[in-house]
Amino acid sequence: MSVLPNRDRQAERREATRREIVEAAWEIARAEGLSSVTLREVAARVGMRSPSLYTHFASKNAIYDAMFGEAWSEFLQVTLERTASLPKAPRVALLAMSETFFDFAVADLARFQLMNQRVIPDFQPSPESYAPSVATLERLREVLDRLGVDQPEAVDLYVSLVGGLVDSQLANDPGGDRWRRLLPRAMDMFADHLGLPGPPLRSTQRST
Amino acid sequence: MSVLPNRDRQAERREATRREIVEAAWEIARAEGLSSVTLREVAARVGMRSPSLYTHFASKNAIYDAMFGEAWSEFLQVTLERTASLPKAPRVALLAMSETFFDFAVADLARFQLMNQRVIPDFQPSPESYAPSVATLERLREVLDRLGVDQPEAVDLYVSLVGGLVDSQLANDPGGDRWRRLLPRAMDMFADHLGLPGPPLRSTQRST
DNA sequence: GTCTATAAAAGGATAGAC
DNA sequence: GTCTATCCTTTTATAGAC
Repeated sequence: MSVLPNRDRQAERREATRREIVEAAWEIARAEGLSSVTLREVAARVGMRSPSLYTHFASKNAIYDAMFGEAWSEFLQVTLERTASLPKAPRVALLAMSETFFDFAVADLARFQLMNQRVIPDFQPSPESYAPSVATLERLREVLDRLGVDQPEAVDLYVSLVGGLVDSQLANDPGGDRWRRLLPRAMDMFADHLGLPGPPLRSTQRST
Repeated sequence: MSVLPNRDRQAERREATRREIVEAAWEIARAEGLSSVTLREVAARVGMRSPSLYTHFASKNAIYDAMFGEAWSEFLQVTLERTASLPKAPRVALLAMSETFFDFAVADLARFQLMNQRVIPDFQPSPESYAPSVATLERLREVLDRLGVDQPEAVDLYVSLVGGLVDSQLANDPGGDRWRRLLPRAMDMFADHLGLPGPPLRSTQRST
C-alpha cells in the first residue's frame, strides 16, 4: 500500500497507452499512407475520442516524432544484433549486413519514408528521436572500419549503394525481389573497388 | 477572319492557362511541400477562384498527373539532349550522364518525390503521363548498351547507384555536394566491375 | 470561362464538465 | 484521464448565375 508502486503502475499504464496510440498511427500509415494519419482515426483505433490524445501527445507532429524515434530505435537494435557477431570474411559480412538493412527497409514503406525521406512537410524530428539514427550510423562506421572499409567516403558510398537498391525495390517492384537479388553483385563490386580480400560472393559472369 | 485561327487561338489560350496552373502548383510544391498544394492557393496564384480550376482540370489529382507527366517529359528531353552526343570513352560518358541525372534530380526535391517516390497516397499516374518515364528508361538502356553495359541487371544496378547517391544528397546534405563528389568514384567502381576500358576517372587513392 | 454561393466533409486543437 | 461540445480553418467539389 505504499505510494511508489502506485506511481509506477500509473507510469506504466501511461506508457502503455502511448504505445497503443503510436501503434495505431503505424497501422494507419501502413494501410493508407503516412500523410493520411488523422487524430480522429488514431483515437478511434484505440477506443478514444481525438481530444483525449492530447493528454498523451502535445500535437499530431509529436506522434510522428514518437514514430520516428521508435523506427530508428528498432533499426538500431536490429543493427546491434546483426553486427554483434558477423562472419569473418569481409565480403560475407558485408552481404549479411546489407541484407538485414534491405529487408528491414523494404518491409514497411511508410516507415522507410518517415525515417529517410521528407514526406511530412512541417515535421522535424526532435533531438531525442534523432539520437538513435546517429547511433546507428556510428555503429555502422565502426563495423565497416573493422571490415576494412576505413575511408569516410567509402562509408557514404556503401550507404548510398544499399539505399539506392532499397529505393528502386520499393518504387519499381514493391513486394518483389528484382533489386534484392542484386545485393551480392553490388557487394562484390564494392568489395572489389576497395580491394577487400576473399573470394567473390558470386561467380563472375560474362554478358554473353 | 476565318474560323479556324480563332479556334487555334482559343486552344492556345486554354493550353497556356493549363500551364500557368501547373506552374503555380510547382511553386507551392517547391516552397511548402508536395502535399501542401491546395486548390485555393493554386487558384490564388493564377488570379482565379478555386472552382474555376475545374474548367481546366477534373480534379486535384489531375493536376498532380499533369505535373508528373511534365516532370518526366523534361527529364526525357534532358536525357535525349545529353545522350545525343556523348564522349567516346565509356567512363567519361558514364560520368557525364550521371552528373546530368544527378543535377536534374537534386535541383528540385518536390519534383524528385513526385517522379520517384510515393508521397501522395492516392495518386496514380495515368498511362499518358507515365509514357515519358518509360521512354526515358528505354533511351537509357539503349545508350548504356552502346557503352558496353549490356546486361539488364547492370542497368538496374546503374540506376540504383545513381539514384541512391541522389537520395543521400537530398536527405542528408540538401544544397551541398557531399554525395555528388562521389560520382567519379562510383562510376569507376561500376566501370571496373563491368570491365569497361579506359583510364580511371580519378587516381586510385589509398586510405592512409 | 469565371464567378458567387455553398455543400459536405474532415482537419487540428481548445474549454470545461465529470 | 477521458469525455462532450465546439471552434475555426481548410479541404475538394458542385450548382447555377453571369
